[in-house]
Amino acid sequence: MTQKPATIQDVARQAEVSTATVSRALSNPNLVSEKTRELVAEAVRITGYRLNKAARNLRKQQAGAVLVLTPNLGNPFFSQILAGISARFADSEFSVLVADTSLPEQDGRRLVDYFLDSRIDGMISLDGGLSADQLVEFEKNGVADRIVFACEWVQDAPHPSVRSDNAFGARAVIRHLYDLGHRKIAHITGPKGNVLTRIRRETMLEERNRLGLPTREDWVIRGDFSLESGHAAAAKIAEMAERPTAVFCASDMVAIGLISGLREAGLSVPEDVSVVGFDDIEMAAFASPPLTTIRQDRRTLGTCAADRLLARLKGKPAGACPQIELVDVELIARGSTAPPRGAEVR
Amino acid sequence: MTQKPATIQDVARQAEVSTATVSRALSNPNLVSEKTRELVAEAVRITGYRLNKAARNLRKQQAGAVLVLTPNLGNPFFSQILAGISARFADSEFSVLVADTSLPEQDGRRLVDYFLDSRIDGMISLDGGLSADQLVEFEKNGVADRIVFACEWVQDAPHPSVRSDNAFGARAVIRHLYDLGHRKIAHITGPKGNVLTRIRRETMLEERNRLGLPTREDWVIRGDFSLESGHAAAAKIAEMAERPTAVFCASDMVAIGLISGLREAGLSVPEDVSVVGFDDIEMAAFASPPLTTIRQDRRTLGTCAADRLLARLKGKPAGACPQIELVDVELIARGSTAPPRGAEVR
DNA sequence: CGTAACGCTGTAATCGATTACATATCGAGA
DNA sequence: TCTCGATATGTAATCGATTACAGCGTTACG
Repeated sequence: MTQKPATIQDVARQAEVSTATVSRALSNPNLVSEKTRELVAEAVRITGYRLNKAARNLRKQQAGAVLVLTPNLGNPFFSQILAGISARFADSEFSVLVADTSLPEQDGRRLVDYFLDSRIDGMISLDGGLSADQLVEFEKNGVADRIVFACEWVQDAPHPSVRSDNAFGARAVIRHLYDLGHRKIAHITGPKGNVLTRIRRETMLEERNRLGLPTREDWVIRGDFSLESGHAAAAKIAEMAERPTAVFCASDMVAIGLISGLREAGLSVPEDVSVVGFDDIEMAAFASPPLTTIRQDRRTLGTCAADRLLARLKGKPAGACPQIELVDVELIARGSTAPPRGAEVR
Repeated sequence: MTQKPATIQDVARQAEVSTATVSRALSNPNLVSEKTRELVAEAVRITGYRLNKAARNLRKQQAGAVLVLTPNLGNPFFSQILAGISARFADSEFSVLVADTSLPEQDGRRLVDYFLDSRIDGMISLDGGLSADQLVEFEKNGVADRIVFACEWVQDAPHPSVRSDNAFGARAVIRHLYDLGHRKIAHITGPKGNVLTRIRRETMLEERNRLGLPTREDWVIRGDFSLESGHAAAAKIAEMAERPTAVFCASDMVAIGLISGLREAGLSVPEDVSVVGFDDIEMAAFASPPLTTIRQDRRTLGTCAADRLLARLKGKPAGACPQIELVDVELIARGSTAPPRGAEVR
């Protein structure tokens, strides 16, 4: 039953031509005559031949695979970007390989080894927290131009990146709350050092200033995108002397955690506090109350990044596309925001 | 800067030994003398040599990779199993490749081609819905014994599988509700044809009968594990003449969707209706109200399946392990369940 | 008619590792 | 001293594809 798989030699023998001709017939059909092409096709059918990718890759000096690097595979946010990437590569010649930077095993390993081992031809990183060492290694080994960032990115790095329009989103949130009549707006940030944390917080502060809103140090609370951090922040907010009337959370997870915590503290959303998230994860629409948030198109983030990388791998010059590609975001107003108590919509 | 990478030839030249010796020194150190080993190690350091996996794979007739097949990469449930799998393979010689069965591009392709192209050595499927055709192809090509199922599985297929103790979970839910005093218990199922749908529903029916609880056809509502399906079911339940006092949902997503829908219909949880989920996704603890559910250890599901596959690939005979490995589940009682109105805990 | 160009095909080198087999050296035991 | 075995190393075949180069037949054109 289980025969040894047929090789190109077997096909050549069957078709009574040389292996070179078989190879050409399969990968460069216009180089061989109509008749031979059919002969070879028939031989392939008879033998059940399948090309051995390992052999081809060795000869062509490529790997036939790309790596998707995620900070945390278990996080649905990243996995949806991954889904987009995977979709784009599904009908390409590249396999999609995954690795998780949160794994301790990875620490000792240099990422560049994936390239040097000829296991991958390119990489999409969803992790903006790559160390400078890693980046230097990429540069030194000449693989830097086969790396694309998606969603997150590394400040001042030369790699192209596809990202959501975070600044637009953060501004839209503040405007939305302002328009509802909120003046006292708090923010729960993402994790320290994260580039998304930075841009969302800074844009929020800018916009708050621009609108002349009051600023208090303790209205910016450190979080880390997680449910727990939102939950923890609720306690702090509940016991504030001067409590904000609205909270802009750096992610939907934070917002949902926050709402859960606020409820435990006896505060209701949106009556006592309005809450806005970021991401529009699937759950957002089904939270109680449904969450006002910024919709990020995760799948598009993935497919765009994949397109970028594909273009590079197909030999497009590095400068052919703009270095930064912004994907539009959109404010989705739902039930978790309302005018503050005692205020009319202006 | 970007040199051609060093090959084993370069190392041999540098160390003034043959390539055979270098190869042995690296992959079978006890075959060479202490002195040569050091010589080679030094030469490797000087040349910056890295083994070319494509070449090794070709020679050793293996692929150095495994495929994880998921029904939907974007689904956090699957991505966490993937995270477990990835963790286990991180320090192995195998790369982890992913593919999504929901992609239309996959339809035309035979999965077995991944094996025949020598792109993978083994596969973990999270999808219990593989077609009989696919399975026959695996069998025909002698790769059937390098496939492991995780979470879902195919009925009557010979492949080992790692799964949660779904029956225990379903029974625990019914008991929990029964103990609280519920007698009228509804169920929202998973998608048609899914093996998890079947086992959870059937066990629930069995247990309901065993306890002598009333059964009504319309208390079993078709769902599909999604938020939307839970939300849609809420409307049906709200308008039932004889309304159940508790609902067992086939997944947490369904439960959260249901709660959101019930609230819109003016019913509150758990006062009017108790709701139980299945999975214990992260969000469950932060839902409003916090969700009573069955905790499935997704990461363990992944790591166990990975261990299984690794054992196979390392040459362990197929019969060495039990064919089905059950992972324990646990009922987590939270705020979404309570005694029905007007009842005391018995 | 000569020759250049073109189309098609085959021969053999090549990618970079592993490993079967051969060989050399050394020590132990008869 | 001779032989046998163990240990260490080298030579060269091998994995299965791609492709540079050469060869051959046919056509076109001056």
